[in-house]
Amino acid sequence: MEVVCNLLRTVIHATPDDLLPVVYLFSCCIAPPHEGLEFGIGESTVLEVVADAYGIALDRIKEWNKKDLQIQCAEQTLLAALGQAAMYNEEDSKLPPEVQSPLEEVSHLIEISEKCVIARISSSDSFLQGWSTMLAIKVGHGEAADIVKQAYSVFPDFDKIVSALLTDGVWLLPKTCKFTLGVPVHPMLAKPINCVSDALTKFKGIEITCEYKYDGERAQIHYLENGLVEIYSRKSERITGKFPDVVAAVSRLKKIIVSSFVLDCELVAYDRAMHKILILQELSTRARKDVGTSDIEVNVCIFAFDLLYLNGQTLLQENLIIRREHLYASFEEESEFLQFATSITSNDAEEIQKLFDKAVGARQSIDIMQKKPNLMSGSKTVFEVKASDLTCSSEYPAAIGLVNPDKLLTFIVGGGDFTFSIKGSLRGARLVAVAKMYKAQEQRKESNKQSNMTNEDKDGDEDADKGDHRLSR
DNA sequence: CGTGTCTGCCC
DNA sequence: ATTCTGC
DNA sequence: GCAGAATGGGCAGACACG
Repeated sequence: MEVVCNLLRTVIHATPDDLLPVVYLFSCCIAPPHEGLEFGIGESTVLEVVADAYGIALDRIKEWNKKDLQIQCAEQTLLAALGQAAMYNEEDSKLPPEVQSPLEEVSHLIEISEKCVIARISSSDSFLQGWSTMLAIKVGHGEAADIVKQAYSVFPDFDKIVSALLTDGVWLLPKTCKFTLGVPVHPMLAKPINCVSDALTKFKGIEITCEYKYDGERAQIHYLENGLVEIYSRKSERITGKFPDVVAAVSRLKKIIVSSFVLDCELVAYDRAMHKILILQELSTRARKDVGTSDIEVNVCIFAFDLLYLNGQTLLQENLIIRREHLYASFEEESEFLQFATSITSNDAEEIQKLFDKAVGARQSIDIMQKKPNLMSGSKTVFEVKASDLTCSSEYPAAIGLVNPDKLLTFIVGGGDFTFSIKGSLRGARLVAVAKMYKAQEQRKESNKQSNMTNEDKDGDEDADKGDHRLSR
């Protein structure tokens, strides 16, 4: 942290023009996520560089890496960077005169090196920590760090943030970098929790709201005043080109009074002939670039669950219940094209249980997908809980107002489909939470059964034992 | 022009 | 996406 | 409790190679 702060200070002081690139490098990216620019440097390249720098055959490195001498990401990049630095010092200690700054020096290094590597020193979050802490130190105020983080979560664009910080300072950041239609905000993510009763305990006495968590692709749809539509993924990638049908659907199904919006939803593969939801696998086979409406083979249904912006006004400061009301008022539902996520708001355990059971029951209408062992590996995660109180720190920051004064919470019950093959092994896992819930119940039943008949079952049916406890195998 | 490799992103 | 670990 | 790092399956797209 200190090192990062010092580095940033030094850069600001010595070579301010390098600040933006440095910021991007520290964030493991080279542009805002929605602009779709990538490094294109992965493990294989890094290993090549390591092999090159240390004079070891690439095959051997790869062999080692597969077996006992696993070099992890951080070590790989470090090794590569050190190796390159060593080579650089030996062979090219002199810099051409036109090199003015450390960043240019790095560029030069990359140019003279056959393979280049960008050491991933830290993740974007760490960077934000360092950057905001540095600011906090600079202005002698802890609030500064949070301001920067908040700004980034609603406006993830370092170009603007860095220049705004340099020109107008941190205190004006909420004004200079605020939510903008067309720029994706950081999505609200679900958090796992152990079981229904845990959730009820946690939110004791508080009215909670529960909804299905559909298994598809998260999408944040921006509809601009001029009718332009942009769709962003969970990681804020621009995926508009993959879903021309979704663009058409939201344009058609928004109500006439709606001139702009940001819709948070799950895009789920849907078979309109069979009237059923398809597994995620189907969705992922869709082409991703420049898809034409006539090219589409896998249709999708939009399951809408939140509205973040409406008719020129942000709704980020409203609580979820209000946002939902706006959502319901702003779109026409059309079965198999755009539906609102099934939800209830209640503090009654039985009612919640009912919704949960319904979600479990929904598996009947859903297709089978291929085994996903990792989903069944014995975790006790049952529900996904998404609560503004719990999650404001990692989702929408508290400061932009998602902590609800009236304590209304989003409580996402995992719902949806998984299914059993005829033989009885778990074949699909559409909604992880439900599958796991079911699994946990099975296990509980099984262990009860076993403890009840420990004595008779002396010869130990090992197959049944393993099969029942680890559906993944 | 197919095939295999690599990368990044979806979950 | 899940899981583990260290703070 | 939270953040970070490591982990898995599967896919399209970009690219190099023969």
